[in-house]
Amino acid sequence: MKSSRKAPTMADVAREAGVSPMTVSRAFKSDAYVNEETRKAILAAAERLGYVMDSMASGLSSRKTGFVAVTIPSVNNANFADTIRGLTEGLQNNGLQVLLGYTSYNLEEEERLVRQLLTRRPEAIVVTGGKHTDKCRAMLENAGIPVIETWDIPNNPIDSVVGFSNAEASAMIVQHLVSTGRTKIAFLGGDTSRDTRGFDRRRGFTRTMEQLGLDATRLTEAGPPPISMREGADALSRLMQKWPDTEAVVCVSDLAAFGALTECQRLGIDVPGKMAIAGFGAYEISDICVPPITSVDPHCYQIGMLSAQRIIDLLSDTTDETTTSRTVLEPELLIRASTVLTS
Amino acid sequence: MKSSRKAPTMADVAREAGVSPMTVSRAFKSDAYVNEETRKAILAAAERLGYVMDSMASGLSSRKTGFVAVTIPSVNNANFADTIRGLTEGLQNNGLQVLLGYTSYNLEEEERLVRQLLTRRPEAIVVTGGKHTDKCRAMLENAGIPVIETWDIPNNPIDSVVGFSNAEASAMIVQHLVSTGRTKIAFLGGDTSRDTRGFDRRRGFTRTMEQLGLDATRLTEAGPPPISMREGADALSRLMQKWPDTEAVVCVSDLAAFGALTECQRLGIDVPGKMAIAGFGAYEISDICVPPITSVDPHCYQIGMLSAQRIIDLLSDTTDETTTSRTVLEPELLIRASTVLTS
DNA sequence: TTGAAAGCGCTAACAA
DNA sequence: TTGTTAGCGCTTTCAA
Repeated sequence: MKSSRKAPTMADVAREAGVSPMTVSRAFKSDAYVNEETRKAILAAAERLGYVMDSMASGLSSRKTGFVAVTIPSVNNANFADTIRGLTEGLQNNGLQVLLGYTSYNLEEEERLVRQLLTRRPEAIVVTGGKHTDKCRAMLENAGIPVIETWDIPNNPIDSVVGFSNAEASAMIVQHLVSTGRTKIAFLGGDTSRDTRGFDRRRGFTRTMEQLGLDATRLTEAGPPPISMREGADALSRLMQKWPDTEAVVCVSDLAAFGALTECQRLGIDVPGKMAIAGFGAYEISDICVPPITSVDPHCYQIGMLSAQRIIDLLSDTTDETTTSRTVLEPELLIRASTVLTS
Repeated sequence: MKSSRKAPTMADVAREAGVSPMTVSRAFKSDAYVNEETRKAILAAAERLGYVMDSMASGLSSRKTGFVAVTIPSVNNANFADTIRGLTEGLQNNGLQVLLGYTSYNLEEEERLVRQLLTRRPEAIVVTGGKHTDKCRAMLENAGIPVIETWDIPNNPIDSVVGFSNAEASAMIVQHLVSTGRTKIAFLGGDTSRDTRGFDRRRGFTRTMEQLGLDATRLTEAGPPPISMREGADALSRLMQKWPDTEAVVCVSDLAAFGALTECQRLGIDVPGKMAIAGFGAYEISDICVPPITSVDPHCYQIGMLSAQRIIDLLSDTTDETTTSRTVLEPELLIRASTVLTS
C-alpha cells in the first residue's frame, strides 16, 4: 500500500505514448489492428507508468466481464476442488476467470450466493446439483446466460448438464459386494436431503438392494454434510451395535469410509474378513490406506473440464441454439482390498 | 438461458416505479435516506422486472468493487481451504467478496495471477507466503491497496503480515521427539524452494537438530509440492533403505506423514515402537488414523479470520496509517500416539 | 491504421 | 427526501 495516488488510466498511457486512448485500447487486445511499432511504444509507456488495465470498466463497456460464476457445496473437499481445477484450466485459455462461491450444502445459501454472483454479470454460471430453491431456479432461468448443472442428472434441467448418476454409483458397489458373497449390507450417511447427491446415493443403495431381494433397511445416519471421518467412525460404531451381523457397509464418501475403517481397527473387526467397506469419490486416502478401500471414481476433474468446454462452445457459437445438452459421465468402480476376500 | 433479452437496468426500475434512477440506487443501499414507502415500491418494481443490480457498474462509479483478491498455492488442500473459509466469513459481513486464484506452488504463476486479479480492482489482496518474483512484488507494492502476506513471517514484508513461523513448528516437533528419547531423526519432504513454507519447516528441522548436537543430515526428498500421501509413502521407503536405524521422521505435512505411516504398516515397522512419525497441519486424518499422528496446528482458519479483520480495519480507517502490522500466530503442538511410547 | 464521439450502468456531489 | 448533472475507465461505432 505504498503509492496511494490514483492509478493510471488508459488516457494517461495514451498521453505518455502520444496516441489516442482508443489506440491504447487496441494495443492491449491481441486481435485488433495496431501498427507494431506504436504497439511497442504503448506497451512501454504502460510499463513505465505501471499501468494495469481495469477489466471492470472494460467489461461494462464491452458487456463481457470474463467471469464464469461457480458454486460448490464446500471448498474443503478434494472432489469439488478437482472440478474447480478442471473448470479453471478449461476456461483460462479462453480468457475466462472462475468466480467461486460455496454454499455449505445449503440451498438457501446457494440462493443468496447466486444472487450475489449474478450481480457480477458472469458470462455463464456453473452450479452443483439439480436441486435449488424456487427463487434460485428462477434467477438462473432468467439470467440470460448459459447455466450448467453438474454432479447430478436432474430430471428437469435448467439448461445444460454435466453429471453422473449418483444412484448408479451405489448400484455398482452393491452389485460388487453381492458378487463377493455378502448379503447383510448397510449404508452409512446420506440421510439428509441437504446433500442431494449423498441422498441419491442412499436411494440407489436401497433400490438396488430391493431389486436383489435383500434387506435394505440397514441405514445408519451420520448427520448433515459434510460427513467427517470422525462421524463415519461414530456411525460405524452405532451400526455395529444395532446390527452386529452386518457384513458390509457402503459409505456415502471415502472420508466416512476411512473413518469406518479406523473404527473397525479399534474394535478389532477384520476388514475385509469380517467386514467389507466401500466408499465414494476416489480420494487419495482410499487408495493408500491399509487396506485400501473400494471406491467409485466420478471423474471430478472431467466434470469441470467438460463444463468448461460446454461453456466455451455456447459462448462462441453465435447461433442461439436452445438445445439443452446433457453430458453423462460413467462412474468407475475401483475394486480394492477392503471388499475382496483373498482367502 | 431462456430470456435472452437485455437485462433490466436501474433506469427501467425507475420508470416502472415512477422515480428517478438515483432514488432506485439509494433504495438498494442499506444506509441511504429513502422514504420507506417509496423503497418498498421500488423493491417491488425491481422484483417484477427481475432486476439484478450490476455491481460492476456500481464499482466503477463508486470506486469500490467489493472484491478482495486472494491467492493460495492449491485449492485442493484442507489447510488453505480453512484459511479461505476464515477469509470469506470474516469478509462477507462487510459486503466484501473473495476473488480466489491458485498458483500451483509456482511463483511465476503467482505473478500471472496477481496481474490478472489486480485487473479486477480489488480493495485488498491476500497472498500466501512472503516470497514473490520481483515483478510480482512491485505490482503488489504499487497496487495502492492493502496487501496481506499470510502463512509465513517474511523478513521484509510488503505491508501487513498474518502468519506463523514454519521453522518454529518443526522445532517444536523435534524437541518433543527428543524428549521421548529419539535422536536418530529424519525429515521427509520440503526439499524444494518452490514450497517456501515446506522449505522453512525443513530448515527449522536442521537448525534445531544442530542446536541439540544431533545429526541433521537425514533429509529425504519427496519431490515438488504438493506432496501426496503416495509420495510420503515412497519417501519413507527410501529413507529406511538409506538409514535403516532411523527412529523418528518429521514430515512436511500430515498427508505425507499418513503415507509414511501406511508404508510402515506395509513394511511391518511398528509405530510408535520402532518408528515415531510426526506431521504438520492438523488435518483430520492425523487425528483419526490408527495410531493417530502427532501434528502441529497452524490455526489456518484463524489466519483467514485475522486477515479479514485486518483488511476491514485498514479499509474503514480513514487515517492513512503506514504502520505495517505483523500478526504472529503460535502453532500448537498436538501430541498423539504416533510419537508416544506407552512402554 | 488511427481518432472522435457516445455511452455501458451506476453513484458522487450538489441542488431542490 | 428526491432529483440533476457529470463522470467512473473503458469499448463500440463510425469517420478519417
